[in-house]
Amino acid sequence: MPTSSVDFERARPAGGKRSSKRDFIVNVFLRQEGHLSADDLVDLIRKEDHRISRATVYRTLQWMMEAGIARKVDFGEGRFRFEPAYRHPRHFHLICKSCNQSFEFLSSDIEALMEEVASARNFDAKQSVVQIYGTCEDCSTGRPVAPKSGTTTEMIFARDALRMAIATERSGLDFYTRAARLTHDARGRSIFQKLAEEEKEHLGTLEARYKQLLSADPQLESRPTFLFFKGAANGLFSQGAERLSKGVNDQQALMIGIRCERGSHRFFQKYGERFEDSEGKQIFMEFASEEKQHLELLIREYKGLIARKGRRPRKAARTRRA
Amino acid sequence: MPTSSVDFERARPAGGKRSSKRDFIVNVFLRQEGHLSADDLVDLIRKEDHRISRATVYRTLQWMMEAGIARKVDFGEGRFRFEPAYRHPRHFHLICKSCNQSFEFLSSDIEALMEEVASARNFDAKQSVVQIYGTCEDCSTGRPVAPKSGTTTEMIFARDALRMAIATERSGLDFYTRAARLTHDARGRSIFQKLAEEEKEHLGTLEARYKQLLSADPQLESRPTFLFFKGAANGLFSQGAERLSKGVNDQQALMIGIRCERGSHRFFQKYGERFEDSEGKQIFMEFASEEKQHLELLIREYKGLIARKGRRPRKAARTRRA
DNA sequence: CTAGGTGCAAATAATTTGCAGAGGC
DNA sequence: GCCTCTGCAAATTATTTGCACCTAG
Repeated sequence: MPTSSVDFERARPAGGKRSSKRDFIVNVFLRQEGHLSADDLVDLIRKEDHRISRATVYRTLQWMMEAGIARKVDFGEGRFRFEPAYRHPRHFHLICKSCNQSFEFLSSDIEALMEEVASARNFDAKQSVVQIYGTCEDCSTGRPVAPKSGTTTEMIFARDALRMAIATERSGLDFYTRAARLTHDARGRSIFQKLAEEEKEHLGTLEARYKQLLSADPQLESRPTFLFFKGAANGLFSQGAERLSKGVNDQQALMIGIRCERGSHRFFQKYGERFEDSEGKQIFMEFASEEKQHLELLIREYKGLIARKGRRPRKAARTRRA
Repeated sequence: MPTSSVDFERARPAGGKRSSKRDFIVNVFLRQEGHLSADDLVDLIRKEDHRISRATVYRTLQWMMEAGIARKVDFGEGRFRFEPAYRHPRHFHLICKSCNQSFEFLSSDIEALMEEVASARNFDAKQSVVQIYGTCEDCSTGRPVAPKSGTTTEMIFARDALRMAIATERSGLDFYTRAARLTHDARGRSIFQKLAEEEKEHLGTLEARYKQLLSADPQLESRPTFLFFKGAANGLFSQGAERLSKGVNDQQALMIGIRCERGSHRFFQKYGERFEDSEGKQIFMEFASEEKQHLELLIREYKGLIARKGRRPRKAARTRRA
């Protein structure tokens, strides 16, 4: 399941340069799964054609990086390794010091915390590295080097995007259901009911899609998690939910909803962008746009509410700070 | 404020090898603040004594690592840098690509999440690297290379240990106060009251200590945060607090308290160990032992409760919910 | 024909090592 | 005097470059 060369040819990013044995090197590189060092790649290539010089391989790796096909990674070995970058979002690594395999993962929560740290120092973060060194399961349970797939495929991105979307959707559904129950204003309540209805519907769609994905590859579910999230699903709505349960008026509820939808939209937008044009991106973006619609609905309703309740000097105004 | 050579002489870790100009190199290294490359160190040393060869510097760095004085760090520049390790816990880095300065931080939350990821993959994590690359405040606001201290001193460790301890103490105080209010059983309630009392007292001690620390160096408070925490302070008690507010009986309350104290104790124990023999360690360890006492108190009380209520098939416990 | 692409060998760069001499205990 | 430390120069490793040649458009 590595990205096939055909796949790649079609979508070749890269600037307008020639092709020749560069193509060959690129193909060998993409056929592989792990994180190759330049030397590993030279060896692989020499197996099939020993007329290719080390310099060309280095130059081609350079070119692949510019073209967005490869990405340099540094596992502290004193030399660099390269991983496929095409349709592969930046991610973090677990690195086994015993068998030298590495495993990829992403955690939206870790990323969020890193952003907080950077902003606490007014540091403009461009990119980040998270590496966990240790011993992998296979190595610690005895068995030496198992030839498992270390590469995360698109199927897994899609699976994890769906999982995250589903969890968030559930949490949103919960939220709106509770909001509807707790909102006294009829109009406000009906908005929440409508939103809950839509969340439920979308949730159904997502779950169907998840099942469909699994049916395409029954082993998919048991493959290790790539994208970890906690705050994503829970955090977005949880502050809102907490305040709701203390009882709020319709205006406050709408405001809370707006905040949640906006957060959710931004969140999925951001992850969608990260996943380039893989199927994972589709899911994130679709989700983001759904959230955006909700957001707009809420904003419209909020404006309506303000207009109706107008500039009457009612005390509720002070709730504006919520 | 760098660890002085005297300081270091006294506590010299290192195995029983000779000293000579090695001492000189070590001293020059420890005098510096930032993260030096081998070459930086050679340059610095040659300023004072140009009879020292590059090889010796490399060999001495090697020795310093074995002795626990230095630690190798890799900022992806194609060469290594070295940072002081003596009384310096492992930490994470913000790395400015523009001025090459680096800033240290630690985040208990990020660490906790990394542990979760590792354990989800049955990966035995030994150590981890977190690096945030970007542009530092000074560089993005125009002014070029400011010669600020990149090194985190013991004062800051102590400050942050205290901050974390205080936050946790507050959260514990809250928790026990609420627990006392919600516990119907007189004995259980008095336990919680006692614990709350102790938390309050210890909180006072900690706050006094914090003030004292600040008075020793008024600028200390404004220096950037080294140790970030959120879950540490809130998380430990929050699940407990949530359950409490739904109403619990004395036994359940005790159980929750036990869980919280145990978590808290382990947490501070762990961070204490990380901070070697700096003042930060003292604070963490002291805190850990306070928590341990509470824990033991709770366990004793729990056992007493069980013994008293014994094997009566009491239903009363359940009906207690408010 | 011409801009790149390619091979080979030499150049860099960071770090390590062999070996003979120096120094501490 | 033994064992380790040092200096120096040569070796090693990963990566880059100069230069002449080759190849596709």
